[in-house]
This record gives sequence, structure tokens and C-alpha cells, in this order.
Amino acid sequence: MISQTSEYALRAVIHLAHYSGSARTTQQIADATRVPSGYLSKVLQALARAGLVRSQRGLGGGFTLARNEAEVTMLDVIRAVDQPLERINACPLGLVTHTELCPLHRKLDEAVEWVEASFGSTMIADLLGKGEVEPLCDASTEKDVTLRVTRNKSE
Amino acid sequence: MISQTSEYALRAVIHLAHYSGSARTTQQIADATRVPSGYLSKVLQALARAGLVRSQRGLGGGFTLARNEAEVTMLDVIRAVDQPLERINACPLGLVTHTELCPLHRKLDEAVEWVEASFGSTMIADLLGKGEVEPLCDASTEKDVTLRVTRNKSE
DNA sequence: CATCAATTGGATCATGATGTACGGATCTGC
DNA sequence: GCAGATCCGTACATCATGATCCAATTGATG
Repeated sequence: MISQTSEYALRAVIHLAHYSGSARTTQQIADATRVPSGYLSKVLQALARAGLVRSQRGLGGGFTLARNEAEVTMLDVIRAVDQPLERINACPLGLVTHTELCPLHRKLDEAVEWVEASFGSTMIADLLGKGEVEPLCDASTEKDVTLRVTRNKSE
Repeated sequence: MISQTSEYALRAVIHLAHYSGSARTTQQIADATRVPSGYLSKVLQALARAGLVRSQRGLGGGFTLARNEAEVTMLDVIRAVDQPLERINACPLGLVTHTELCPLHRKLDEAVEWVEASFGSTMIADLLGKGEVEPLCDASTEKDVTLRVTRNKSE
């Protein structure tokens, strides 16, 4: 549905929103969200370039949310790290005779439209789930969490 | 939204539905749908393996739809060529403490669900657009179609 | 100055998308 | 039935890109 990178970005942002106030280091975020830290570093940088997070070097540094979690949408986060999930405006075949989209591309655009509307109206704050279910997917503690065995296709 | 490969597969199937009855060669399909023929060949293979199209070698051969266009969904076609766009059933982080999905993954799954429902209930026949707009994106003739200039990022 | 943590650049690996080329099947004309 | 023209089937080779890791560098803090 969305790229791995977008997933990672969303997890990171949600994590930061959860720890809003204190700076979180790349390693801390990586551990909590189960994202490879080396890659997360680049994802966080993209988020920083987009102005969604602020970074602070040195002791006590790390990342913090740059904007209020009630004002940032899922779509904002996705757009910061991936290319923009565009609507289909013109016939992808480039046929000028088609002033309207053919049924296929109308249907495909409809899906893009729905996803855009859904993700575009969902704030990060909506994903924190106060009380009901645990905030992100980081359980009680951040270390020693029991993992379910994930099957690789190589086996 | 969907992969290039899925797009190609859908175009090909729609083209075949439009020419239902007569066999269409890979080259004919490629020309009409603006898909690289070399690649299309493999896409058609996958469709054949999935039982969606039938192939016939030799003179006068080509591909035909194996099932009625009113009984095949967009999702069937997509599933034949791409890995299956799965619902999110369990926490992707593998946390066993999460019996329910966290808000993020519930939202993401919701999108998958919608797309699945939309594509799963749209038949190929629905994409032919009898009369209103041109069938697929192949305009009046299949050759000498005026193309809109498509900009490459390399320029 | 020593330590900590982000920043950056490059190396690697898998995979999707594409082109090429050859072999096997099938039909047509004789 | 034989020859040759078609047309699918498949195996490689290539290229771009997403995802990943690692090491060196820069900047902040005490």
C-alpha cells in the first residue's frame, strides 16, 4: 500500500509525538519502532528537510517534532519521504484524443483520491490512541519485548 | 498506487476484452496499449499461468481472454501479476502484546480494505465504457496516434 | 578536550522494469 | 508432408531504484 520508507517515517513521527517534549535519539527511535537505525537516519533527515522534525546534535540531542501533532497529517509525513502519490489527471498513454480519462484510469484515480482524502484528514494525534490501545507499536518496555516469529520466504 | 506491471496487465486484458473473439498478438497489444512488447510478453505469461488468458502459437495465434470479462475483476488481474496486496492482520512489528492493531496499522489496513473492495468489485466489463468514452486508451486508429509530449526527468 | 549524536557519502543487495535473442509450437502453401 | 513464415516461451543481460549498512565528519555539550 505504502512504501517501507513511509511506514518507517510514520512510526518515527508517532514515536516522537508520544515522547513529545524530550528529544529522542535515532537509536532510541530505531529500537522502539523496530526500524534499521542506519536507514532510519536518512528517513529522519528527509523529515527534517521537510520541516516536520527538528534535529539537535551533541549530548542530550536527538529529534523532536517541529509541528504540533494535531496539525500534521499522515499524508504530510508520506509526502516528505516519498514521491507525492499523484492524482491521475491525464491519460497515462499520452493520447490527446482523450479529454476525459478512460474508465480504467478513472477507477485508478478514484483509489488515489480516496487514499489521499483518508490519509490527508488523519492527524498524527489521531494515531496515538490515548488509553485504548498502546500508542505506537512499542509495548510496555522498549527492550526485551517478546517477538512473534516472522517467517521469511527464504525458508 | 499500483505497480507498472499491474497497469500493463490491466491494459492488456481490457484490450483483449475489447477484441473479444479474435486472437491478438503480443505486438498488436503492445502497440495499442503503449506497453514495451518485450516486457508485455512476460506479463502475458503471468496472466496465462493464472488462467486469465489463453495463448495460441503459430500463424493466426496470439492471446484471447480465457474467462468472460463480466466475471473477472480488476483485482484478479492485479493478483495474477503482482504479489497479493495483503490485508494487515497482525502488528507488523511482531509484538505479541498487540492483540489488536495499533491505530496506525488500523488506518493502513482500512486503505487496503477499501482498495480491495473497490478493485474486487469492478469487472473488466465495467472498464470498457461502451459508447461514452473510448474503450481502452487506444484511440480511433492504432497507428499514427498523436501523442502528447511526455517530459522525462532526465531533461 | 572528550564525548555524544546528527550529517553525509559511498558500498551493497534485492527487485522491478526493460531489451535481446534463441528455441519450440503451429499454420499455410505447395 | 516439407519448408518457411509466424508467434509464443524462456533464459539472460542490463539498468534504475528502494532498502540497507558502514565509516568518516561535523557540530554541540559539559
